[in-house]
Amino acid sequence: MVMKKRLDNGFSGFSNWTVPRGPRSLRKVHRKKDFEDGQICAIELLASLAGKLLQDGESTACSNTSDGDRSVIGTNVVKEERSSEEKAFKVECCDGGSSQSCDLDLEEKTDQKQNLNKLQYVDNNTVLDCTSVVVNSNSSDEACGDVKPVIHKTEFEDYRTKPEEGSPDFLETTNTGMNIVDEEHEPKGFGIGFQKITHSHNSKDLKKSYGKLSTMPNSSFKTKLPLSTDAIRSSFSRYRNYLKLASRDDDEKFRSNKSSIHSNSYRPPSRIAGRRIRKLLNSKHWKVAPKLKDCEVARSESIGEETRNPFRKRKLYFNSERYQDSLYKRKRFFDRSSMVNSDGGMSSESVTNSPEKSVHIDKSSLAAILHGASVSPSSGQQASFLSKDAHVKFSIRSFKVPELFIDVPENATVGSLKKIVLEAVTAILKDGLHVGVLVHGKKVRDDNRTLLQTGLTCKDNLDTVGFTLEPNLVHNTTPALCSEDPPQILACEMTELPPSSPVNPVSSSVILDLALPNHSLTYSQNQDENKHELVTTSIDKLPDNSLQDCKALVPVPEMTMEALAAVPLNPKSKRLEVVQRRTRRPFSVTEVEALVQAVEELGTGRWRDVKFRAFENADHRTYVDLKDKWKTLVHTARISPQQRRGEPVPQELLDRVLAAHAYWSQHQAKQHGGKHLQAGVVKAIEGSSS
DNA sequence: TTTAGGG
DNA sequence: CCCTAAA
Repeated sequence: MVMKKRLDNGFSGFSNWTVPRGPRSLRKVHRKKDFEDGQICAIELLASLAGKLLQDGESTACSNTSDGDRSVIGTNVVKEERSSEEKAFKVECCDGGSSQSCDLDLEEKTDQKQNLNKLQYVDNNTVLDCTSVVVNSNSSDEACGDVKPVIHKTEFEDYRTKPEEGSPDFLETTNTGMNIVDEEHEPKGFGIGFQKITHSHNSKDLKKSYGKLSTMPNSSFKTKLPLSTDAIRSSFSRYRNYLKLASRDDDEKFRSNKSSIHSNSYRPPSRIAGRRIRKLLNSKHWKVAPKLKDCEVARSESIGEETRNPFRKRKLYFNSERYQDSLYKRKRFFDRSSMVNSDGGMSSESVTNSPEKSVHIDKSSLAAILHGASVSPSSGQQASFLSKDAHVKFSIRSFKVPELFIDVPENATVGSLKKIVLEAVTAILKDGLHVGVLVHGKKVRDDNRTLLQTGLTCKDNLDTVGFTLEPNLVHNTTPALCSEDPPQILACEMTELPPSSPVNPVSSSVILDLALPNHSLTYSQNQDENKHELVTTSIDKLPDNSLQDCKALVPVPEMTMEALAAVPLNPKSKRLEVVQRRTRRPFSVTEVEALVQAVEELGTGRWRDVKFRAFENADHRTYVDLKDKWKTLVHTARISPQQRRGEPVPQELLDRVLAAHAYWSQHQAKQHGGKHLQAGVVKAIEGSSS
């Protein structure tokens, strides 16, 4: 259904990828290699220490409430298993390096968490109350979730952040985080792009920052702009882009910039590792897995008629592999959904652009809605380089609670269902939440990066910012999922109980989506915001529409599932990383021109050569990208100008595209001399245009 | 790794 | 832009 709609738009599904989808690439994952074992251990230790502290601190409150209930539902055996599982998981997680922030966050939040927990336990009459309370306080802890937290934008001169004076929380938490980071990571040093943000006036740090800063952009500049030297002059924003890009991909890009070796070297070797993991991720069984509608099935059944086929769902969600399957599918499903949304009237590029992982951020599942983003009037983007008091204001409308999986017996009462849901929610919250930051749907993991570096300085960019709430992974987890099944059953389920098994045949899974009440919504004056708003509300207010409902489900990272699942999953699956899609970088006209030029000369079958000829220093353009771009160019050239989207490509270029494409289709890439052929192409062009 | 093509 | 089969 969803797909159909897209296919109807006249593009034969061709440019679908333009719309962001689920995160699938592991390209960035290799960054974790940067961490030495020693450091990892240190972090790990810290994390577990903090975890332990927290645990101890909570033990009273926890045992009062949860434990009591737990005994009814689960068993100690299960608990044990889970927690050990959890530990194992944590290790891997830390090992990942990319999840540093999780662990750090854990620390810095310990105190607040405890308070929050108390809060919860004092007043957990209703899920929503409980939730909203926690979310609010939590987000203010993070200095970005308050109604109008103001963060001083970083200053270009010294690259440090000045926290708003009025927000001690921010200062405090950040400080903690930073200290940890410094202790653990500074000695080794991060690569380029990890400028320190320190509140303590540590001259060492500053010097380092200066050094990195001054070398980084410059060196990358020279090499990064092969096509258009005037690009540097042309606009500050472009400068900023490059700055951003250079720092975004950290050492990877930088490294490749520096190397002048062509073949094979521009792609970091670690991609191989990523590839392997990716293969794991996308291995065949996804494809034979249940169809998308499982989502709907599960939902509809769970909401209204959980009586129907309990086993099916059971199978779906409690077999680790299948479980992942459906998760994956669901993710994709959501992605599609959001596309429909964009098709259905959202024109803003930034909106369409905010995607996937960001499925969280964007309309469908949306973790957070931003509004009122603004920059101080006097300083435009350019000025922000010089101005000392450029601010970036974030304001978050609401957070949505991450997806919950709940397993209840069919004969459970509504009351008990409520209770269970409450417990599940409480469990998540108790474990602590993180706030994730997404830019263009890409998760920004480097907590040390400044807003400036991240590109969050002007309003346009702010449109693409999102925040997510993510359950904390590192904790000793709770019986998040309170199953009232007897323990043996859980055990059975783990071992792939056949559907016909007599054991407790009435248990079924319920997937619930909890939307926070939008009580605190303020009025938005900004149009873009209104768009966001529209979407959310429409989703929130149409809970009965199954499609909408599905969209409202918030796909959560695999790890979350681990935390929430009542059943230990396959250890292998713990390795699953939160994959991120590359950020979309539309080709500029300049780039298109270079591409056309190169293809005219080299033909359409030599993308690697094209890459080196025209995009050698644009490391974010792979030959596959170029090939794809050519594909779309040809397509674009063939459709009517009205149907074209994005930055308009000059007709002249499109003509050249068609001509070259025609030429090279005929002369099936007989590689003679480039020059010669180019002449041929040019001739052909002239012929066609006259 | 690169190419080619589907999604 | 992602993924993959083939080359």
